[in-house]
This record gives sequence, C-alpha cells and structure tokens, in this order.
Amino acid sequence: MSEPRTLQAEQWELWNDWMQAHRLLVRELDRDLQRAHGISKAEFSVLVTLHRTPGGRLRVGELAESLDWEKSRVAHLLTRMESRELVARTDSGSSGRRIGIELTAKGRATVASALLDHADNIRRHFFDQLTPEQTEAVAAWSRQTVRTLAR
Amino acid sequence: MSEPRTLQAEQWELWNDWMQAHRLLVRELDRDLQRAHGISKAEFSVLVTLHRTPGGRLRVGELAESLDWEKSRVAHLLTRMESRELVARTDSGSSGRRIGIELTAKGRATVASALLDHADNIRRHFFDQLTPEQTEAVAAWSRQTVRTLAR
DNA sequence: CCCTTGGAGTTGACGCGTCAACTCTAGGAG
DNA sequence: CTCCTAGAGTTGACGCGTCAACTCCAAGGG
Repeated sequence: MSEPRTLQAEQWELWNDWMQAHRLLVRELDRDLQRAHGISKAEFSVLVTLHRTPGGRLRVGELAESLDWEKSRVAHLLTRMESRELVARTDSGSSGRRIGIELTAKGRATVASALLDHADNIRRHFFDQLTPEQTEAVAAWSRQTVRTLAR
Repeated sequence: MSEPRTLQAEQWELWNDWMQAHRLLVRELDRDLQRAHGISKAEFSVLVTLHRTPGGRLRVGELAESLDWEKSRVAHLLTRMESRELVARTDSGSSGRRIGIELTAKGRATVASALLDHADNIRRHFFDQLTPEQTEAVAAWSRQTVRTLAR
C-alpha cells in the first residue's frame, strides 16, 4: 500500500488551506510594510541584514549566503533598491570594480523606522495566533524541511 | 507591556526558517510538476477544479470563488493557459460573449496524468514529514488564519 | 607571458500574484 | 425607449522569484 494514490479529501483541504493561509499572511505583511514604509518584505530582509552587519558592508555573495537566497535574486532586488536609493553598490576594489553593498542614509532611516513595526506585525499576525505547542510544531517542521530541501 | 517590541532572536529565526521552508517546498513541487507535466502548481489547481466540476464548465467568477483567488489572478492565468491550449474560453452567451471556461483535450490529458503524481509529491514532501500532532497544529493554524485574513 | 578556467556578479526572459484602471453588458429607474 | 449604474471580466504595470546565459576578472599552469 505504498504505491502513489491521491490524497484524502481532508488532506486536499488542509493543503489548500495551508497554501491560502500562507499567501494571505504574506500579503498582509507586505501590504503593511508597503503602506507604512514603502518597502517589501524581501527588501526589509536585505536592509536588516546590512543593518546588523558589523562594518555595514557586504558583498552580494555574502548577502546571498546570509539570507540563504540565490545570488540572482539578490542581484535583481539590489538593482531595484539601488534605484530607489535604499542601498549603494560602492566601488572599493583596486580596479574600480563594484565590490560592496551598503546602506544609504535613506536605507538606514527606513530600517530604523520599519523594524519595530514589522516585528510587531509578525507577532500579531503569526506568533500571537499560535499556541506554544503549535509554535513548536511549526518550528520543528520548518527546520526539518529546510534541512531536507536546502540547496 | 503590550507596546510593540522587536522579536526575540529565536522568533526571528523561526520566522525566517518558516518562510524559507515554505519557499523551498513550493519550489520543489513546482519544479516536479513543471518537469513531469509542463504545468505550474497554479495551473494544476485550475485544471483540477474544472476537472471535478459537473458539466466541466465554469465562469471566471465561479472559478475564482471556488479557488478563493482574485479574479484578475484567474484571468491572467487563463490567458497563459489558453495560449497553451490547456483550456478554452467558449462562446456560449446569446450575443457571442465569452462566457465559460472548459478543459481542452490536452487539458484533460494533463490533469489525468498529473493528479496522482502531484498528490504523491505533496504527500512525500509535506504530509509524510508531519507527525499527527504537527498535522493537527498546521490544520488549526491554517483554518484560523484563513478565517482571520480572508477577504 | 599567455591562456584557460572558475568564481562572482549581472542580465533577460518568463511565470506568478497584486493593484488599479478599464471595457462591456445586462438590468433597472425614469 | 433611454440612460446609467453595478457587476463581470480583462488589461497593464509592477515587484517577486527562478532559470539559463552571459560578462568579467583573478589566479594558476604551461
């Protein structure tokens, strides 16, 4: 009885609910961040990462590594962020090669004002909705899944 | 003690793990579906919905309602699917107005071949990784979140 | 000293999902 | 009969995320 078979009706329902819930949650958080601070959730992650880096400068690869994202995703995002002056690609290589990413003043101001706000939204919409047991279940599943599927 | 404050380090970590896990899971399922059947997860949902509809024909609004998606999302998706002949917008209104969506032969063949396969992938990558308690936790959270954030 | 190889970063194309603006039509109110 | 309004559906613009292809430079071998 291990050959593939379709899911039970209630499994399909759970699966759809779960996808839906995730989508709605992300949409909510993104809307809030966009309205209040003009940035997306992804941009927030980049700003925070740079913000808490000693020295405040990272290479694209380090940023990608630190966020566990693909480099091209980071590169595209940085392009958009650079054009809005949240971030600067600084020339610091010997031969004028663009080698480091750092926050601009605007980027620093944005992350400072968004941090508490976004954290609070995550708490309200996510953590506050979970019982301690549910939190543990989510944590265990997440760790397991990341370990299994990473890279 | 209810004013906003930032999350604890382990909460941030859980949050990031959770986002990451979801992204990896979706990517995995999408890749499998794409490689094996040439469709995306979203397209699969549309195909299945049409497939199990008595009469096999729905209006855009009914499709959107049934999936709990926004109409414009459905419209965009249908445009892409129509161009690949998975689906047809049929003229059946009195005045030649395009009024119904239905599967093409190719659409029917695709959903038939993808159903078991995709269900099995969901089982392997999702349900098989959850203990019964974790499944219950996920189910409860999903229902709760959908209820809170829906429309 | 040249050449090649590999790693870092970028780019373009594409599909997904959202938002706002638009078209079209059917069904009343007058 | 005419207008006009509400709803259905579509479209365009945009940001996200992925994939594959590309550029460019640095380092090491010959």
